[in-house]
Amino acid sequence: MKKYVVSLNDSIDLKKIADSGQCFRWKEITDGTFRVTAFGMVRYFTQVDDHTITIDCDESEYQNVWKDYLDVDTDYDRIIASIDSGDIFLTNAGDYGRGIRILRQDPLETLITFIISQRKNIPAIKSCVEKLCAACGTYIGQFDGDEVYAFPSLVQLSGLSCEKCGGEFCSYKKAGMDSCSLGYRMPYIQETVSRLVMNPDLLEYMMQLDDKALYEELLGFKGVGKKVANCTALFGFHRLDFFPIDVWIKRVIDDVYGGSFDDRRYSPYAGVIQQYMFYYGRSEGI
DNA sequence: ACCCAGGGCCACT
DNA sequence: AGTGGCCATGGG
Repeated sequence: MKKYVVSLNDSIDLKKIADSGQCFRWKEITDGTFRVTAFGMVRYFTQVDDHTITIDCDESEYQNVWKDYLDVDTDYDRIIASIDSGDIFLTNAGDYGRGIRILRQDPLETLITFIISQRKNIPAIKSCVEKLCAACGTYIGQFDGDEVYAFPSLVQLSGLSCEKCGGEFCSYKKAGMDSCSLGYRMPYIQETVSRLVMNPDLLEYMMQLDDKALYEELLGFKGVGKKVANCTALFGFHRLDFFPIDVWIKRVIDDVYGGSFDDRRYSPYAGVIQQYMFYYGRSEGI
């Protein structure tokens, strides 16, 4: 099996990224090796040391796909170094989360999965997304005993080629399964998909909007409120200045910062700081 | 059985 | 503009 060695100047920690709540299709196979499903592919990322991983792909695929995915050109250690040294909590959070990077994930996948994410914990999100992929995504192959499917395309999501659903959007009931755990989010997904199908260039158009305009556009989707819009902008459009506030971040702000935290202090990297806060706060059960 | 989860919508003020 | 009830599901 070919392996491409990725050597960074700053830190990368696959386990922390996998557990950081930004991606839901990473699976740890053996200690330090993660099966990553993205862009219709399945690859194995392996931790070598604090700055080095390997990917089972050739150099051209790395240059074309995974280099951007891992955002190797942003210096995350430098962002951690910019943390106010008088802020004990954030200093600890940066240290604790060192190695987390903000992946450049597919906008559609990010939008849909974060609509799904509302009022679910991370294991439930993962399980729900896998069901959706199995419902109408393209079968990639068997890996580690799992049948792995790509995240569905827009057309597949709209039910046009959803074989298991008999053409009806994700209607798992027809397949004898009890929906795909989307629950009340089902119409949100349907309306969002419908809007995108009717505006095929919308996501591409959104990529060139400035942060504020992108945010307003995201809020126009059914089932997308402040939090999901922030997560989608941060993780799906790689806008590192968005600062999503979920129950964990709210808990940190209330318990550690007395109810208010000025995220603008860390502009234009507020979102990166947010990730360290989230990961530390959630892991340490603040 | 219970509580909660990377919330948002809608109907009220 | 701000608040509260409600929403469907599964993990711990």
